[in-house]
Amino acid sequence: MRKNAVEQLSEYLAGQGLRSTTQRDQILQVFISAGRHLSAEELYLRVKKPHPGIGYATVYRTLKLLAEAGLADERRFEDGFTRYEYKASDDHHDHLICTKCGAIIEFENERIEALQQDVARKNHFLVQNHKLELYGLCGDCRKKNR
Amino acid sequence: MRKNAVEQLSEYLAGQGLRSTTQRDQILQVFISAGRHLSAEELYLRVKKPHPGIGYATVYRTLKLLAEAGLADERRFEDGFTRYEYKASDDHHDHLICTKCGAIIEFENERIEALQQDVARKNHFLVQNHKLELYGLCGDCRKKNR
DNA sequence: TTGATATTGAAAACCATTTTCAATATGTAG
DNA sequence: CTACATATTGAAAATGGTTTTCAATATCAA
Ligand SMILES: [Mn+2]
Ligand SMILES: [Mn+2]
Ligand SMILES: [Zn+2]
Ligand SMILES: [Zn+2]
Repeated sequence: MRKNAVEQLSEYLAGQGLRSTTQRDQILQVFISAGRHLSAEELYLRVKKPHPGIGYATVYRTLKLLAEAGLADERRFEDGFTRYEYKASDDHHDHLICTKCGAIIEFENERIEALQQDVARKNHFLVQNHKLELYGLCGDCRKKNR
Repeated sequence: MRKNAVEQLSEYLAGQGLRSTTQRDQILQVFISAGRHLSAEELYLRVKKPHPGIGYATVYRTLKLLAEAGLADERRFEDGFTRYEYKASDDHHDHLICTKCGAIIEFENERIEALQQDVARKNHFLVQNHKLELYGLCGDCRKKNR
């Protein structure tokens, strides 16, 4: 948990006429120190331990808030859960997702990104965001499957 | 509606020990003659007109069946509905999706596809399928927005 | 300190999709 | 052709992740 993130949230809240609360700070801290690509329920369970009073709805609400504030990225993979990951910078990345064990590998490929822009340009399209997900078997699961 | 599609479905059903029904044939025919990227409800409404007796659940079930039979592709864009499109061949394509008007533009880009394989290889990953969606403004909506 | 109002937790509601169930249709064996 | 085992159907209820409601509580500017 960078002290910076809590400050960043406070600034966003103040700027929007919203209020800083202990729950929001607590959830943010657990969120940052927990693993990546967490679902609301996974985060809720993690938050519950140190802060038993926190409600389910508040975790959902805070996660959406963090996304609006630019502190989290919202991801919808094919497992039916919305997942969130802490976003420290403006860097972008895409994902490889193992259909066997659920492992998620992140990657960046500037050539693919550039070609996406080519496709968009050819179609008079202005890209706001995109989603690239490769589903299949990770290295471990390929070995085990033999 | 190619006569072929109905036959293809019959063959799949027979091979699986399933039964051909008038509902399945009717839904398939409307599905093929309707536009692309239809949701279950959209298809249900279209099927209802010529075949008022057909139930909601049957449309859902048949759409999943068509996907299993290889006659339809299932797509989950970011609007909360599962959409289906008739699949005549094994060709693959990806999508540009307008966040303003909902327009969906299809594209193929073999260079991007190849680069995806490169990424996978570098990560010891075996790709089974992938999803590439570019969200933004289509040409029309860009003009109107000015 | 006060007061307007944003936020919270618990429970209910939402909503696309799936499942249940009794009635009906299909296909095969005889 | 008939009978029968069972796959399928339509309607309604259930499911499950997420959102909303609401009364109680917390925040913060005045
Ligand atoms: Mn990620
Ligand atoms: Mn398509
Ligand atoms: Zn794996
Ligand atoms: Zn548009």
